Amino acid sequence: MAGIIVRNLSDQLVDLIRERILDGTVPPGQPIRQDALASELGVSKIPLREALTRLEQEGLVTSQVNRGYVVRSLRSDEAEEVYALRLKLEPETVALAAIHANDADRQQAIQASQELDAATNVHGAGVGAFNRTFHLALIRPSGQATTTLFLERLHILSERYVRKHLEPLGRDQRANEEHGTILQMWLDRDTLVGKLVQAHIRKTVIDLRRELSRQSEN
Amino acid sequence: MAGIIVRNLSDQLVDLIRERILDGTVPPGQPIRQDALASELGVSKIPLREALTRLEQEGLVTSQVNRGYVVRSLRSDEAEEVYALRLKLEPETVALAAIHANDADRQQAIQASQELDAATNVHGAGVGAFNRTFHLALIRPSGQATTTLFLERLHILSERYVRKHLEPLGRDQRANEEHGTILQMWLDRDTLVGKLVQAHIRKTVIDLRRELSRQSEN
DNA sequence: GTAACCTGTTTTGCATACAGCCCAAGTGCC
DNA sequence: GGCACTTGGGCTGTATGCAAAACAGGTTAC
Repeated sequence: MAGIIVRNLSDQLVDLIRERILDGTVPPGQPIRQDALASELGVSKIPLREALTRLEQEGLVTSQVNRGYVVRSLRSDEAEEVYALRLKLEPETVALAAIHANDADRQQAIQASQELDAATNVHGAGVGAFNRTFHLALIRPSGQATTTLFLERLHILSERYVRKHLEPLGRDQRANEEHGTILQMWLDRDTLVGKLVQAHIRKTVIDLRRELSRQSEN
Repeated sequence: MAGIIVRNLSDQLVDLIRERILDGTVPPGQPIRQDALASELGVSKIPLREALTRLEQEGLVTSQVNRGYVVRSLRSDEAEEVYALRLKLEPETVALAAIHANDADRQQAIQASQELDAATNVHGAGVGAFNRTFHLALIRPSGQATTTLFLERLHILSERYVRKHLEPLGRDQRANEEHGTILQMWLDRDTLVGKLVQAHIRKTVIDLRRELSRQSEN
């Protein structure tokens, strides 16, 4: 009963294209040519379009009738809103999850943390994905499915801002140190972990705000 | 510059099927046969599947690989979570929207309210859709796109519970009286409207909780 | 010079067609 | 009789092909 996950093409394409958008391979504002991308990936348009439909729901692309899909641009007001929402939802949910987590959940969180560490040290691509996996491992055991879904969306949305503005500064290194203490408190089922998460998010948003305003000066 | 809205088939199908699910035409637990439904609606599977993909994101259907889509069942814990989320997000957002609303927004809110009244009196189908439109008209001018999107999802999710458990009791009649005072305060840009919205949601969740527990006694 | 219009090309959106999976009823084997 | 196995029909998921919309470029009218 290990996770033998059967997924259809659309599912896989969602992850693939999402990563391309988040890591900047497909830059904001760029139209997505369906036939071209489909043949590049060796699939047809049908599953590709289903994947794009989902990415549109996630807020990474927009579509206009008969004009197709375009990678959404970054907007500082969106970043502000996303972080405001995370502040409203995430601390409480992480605390709840800490209480509810069973052994398997806890094991997953530990593993996600280790993988994130490893990825950060190598500093190859995909740190963001590991970061998301880690955070969600702290959230999902809350048992609040809808909240978890929303938070997953918010993490996806915030990732482009972090990658663009904070990763280049090596800020994620510091963030990872915080992750360690958060995980520890979470494993201790200490509900004060919520405060820590709150502080973690607040720091990020402050750093981000500084970078965004710095940039808009230009 | 009137809203000449061009929509593709998938878009229209989303609304159509959503209504069918919300009004119970397609009951929870029922599998959705793609070929059958497509030919019934006079379209092919392609746009239908894209519509179902979106409805899955909305939480109205689930899919399993090679086993297709099934209308999601109602769960009282989902209802609790959805209303908890609405309480966290909606009052504040409505108050913000009251401040930010321009004349067009205000006109839309008034119109949505009138249409809701009319629909309630006739008490034909689709009261729920008008109810949703009204509430969203009070939310959207907040300028918080992501929050608005989340709240729209939450309204869609909560609708089935309201329709199943509260509408039969004529409870929506009372709710509509509250809508009038909410709209008035909103138009007055009185941020205390948030408190009213909060009370409105709380009442609903209390009524709903009573009905749900009453039913689980059986 | 500019604006409206035409025309070929690109691209989307959808219908049709088909391969493969799932499930249930039947079949053989013990 | 009960259990593994097979086989057929139904359904999903994907590829291919086509109609129609959008775009770009040049051309004409003013």
